[in-house]
Amino acid sequence: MGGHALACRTPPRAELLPSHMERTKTFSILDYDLSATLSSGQAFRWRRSGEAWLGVIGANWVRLRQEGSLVTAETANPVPNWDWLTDYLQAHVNLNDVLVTFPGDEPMRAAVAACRGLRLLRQDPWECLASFILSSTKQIVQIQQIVALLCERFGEPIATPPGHPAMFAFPSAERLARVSEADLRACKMGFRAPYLRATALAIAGGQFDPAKLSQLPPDRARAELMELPGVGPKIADCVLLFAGGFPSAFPVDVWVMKALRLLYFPRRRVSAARLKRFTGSHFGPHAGYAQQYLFHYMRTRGSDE
DNA sequence: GCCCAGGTGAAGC
DNA sequence: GCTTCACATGGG
Repeated sequence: MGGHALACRTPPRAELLPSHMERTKTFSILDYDLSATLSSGQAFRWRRSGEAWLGVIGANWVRLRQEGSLVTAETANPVPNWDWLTDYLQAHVNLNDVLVTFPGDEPMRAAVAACRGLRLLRQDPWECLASFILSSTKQIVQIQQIVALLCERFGEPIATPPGHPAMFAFPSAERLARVSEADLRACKMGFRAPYLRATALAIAGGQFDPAKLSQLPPDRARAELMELPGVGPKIADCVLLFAGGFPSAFPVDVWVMKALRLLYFPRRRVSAARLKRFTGSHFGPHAGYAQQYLFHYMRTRGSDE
């Protein structure tokens, strides 16, 4: 499926644009469950809209739709190059190459059988870090609500297609560094407000650069993240995995802890420290991917989604 | 009312 | 090193 059938969607001034500038693009990706991926608590700016998903990547309004192995993207403005999107979706990853590295135990088999097609995204490090600072002891729907308020109040407005409501980019660290703690608290983030503000100040002041995270050795990257206020081992691992490109990072939250106890150590008292050691050795080179399968499997067991 | 949510930091042992 | 507790806020 190429661009020909989509030419009618080009805006009126298309004749002034290079022919490769399109508002829509269709990608063929095997083994990709878009809904599971966008709703699995990695990223917090996606909303279901009918059959599609609406979200923001960087300064781009994006609508994504999946039909079988075809994922179609629509943006507000014509796009010369879609690399930012395929990188975000990690469309080049062959899922089978990842799944074959998982341990062949019963819990992993069940998790993969239940949500095959679940993927890891590659997110912006600052947005990911800030979002997860806001995530502690919050349900995913509430994190989405806080992030939405933060973007509406402090993010730059971005282009939307005609008839669509205003949308905003995720606010920069420099912008949030200038927001008072009270105004942050007004976004319903509670005790997390001083953490977010202090981390934004550290980044704006040059003490930490999220963009350079992926260039550091894993241990160093994790240590630097944990220097930031409000960032402990779990949130550091989320940023390493979802934004830093560190595939062995293994965030352990209450759901993953439940999965480990229930599926791997039933009827045994195992300390949290021992479970952490288990996660570091048992799940292989793509441990973080395995973690996401366990997380999503636990969260969706018993429901249709 | 109660318990829980993609935790962290500080204080206590 | 470990465990316990406070921290805001909203959903079930």
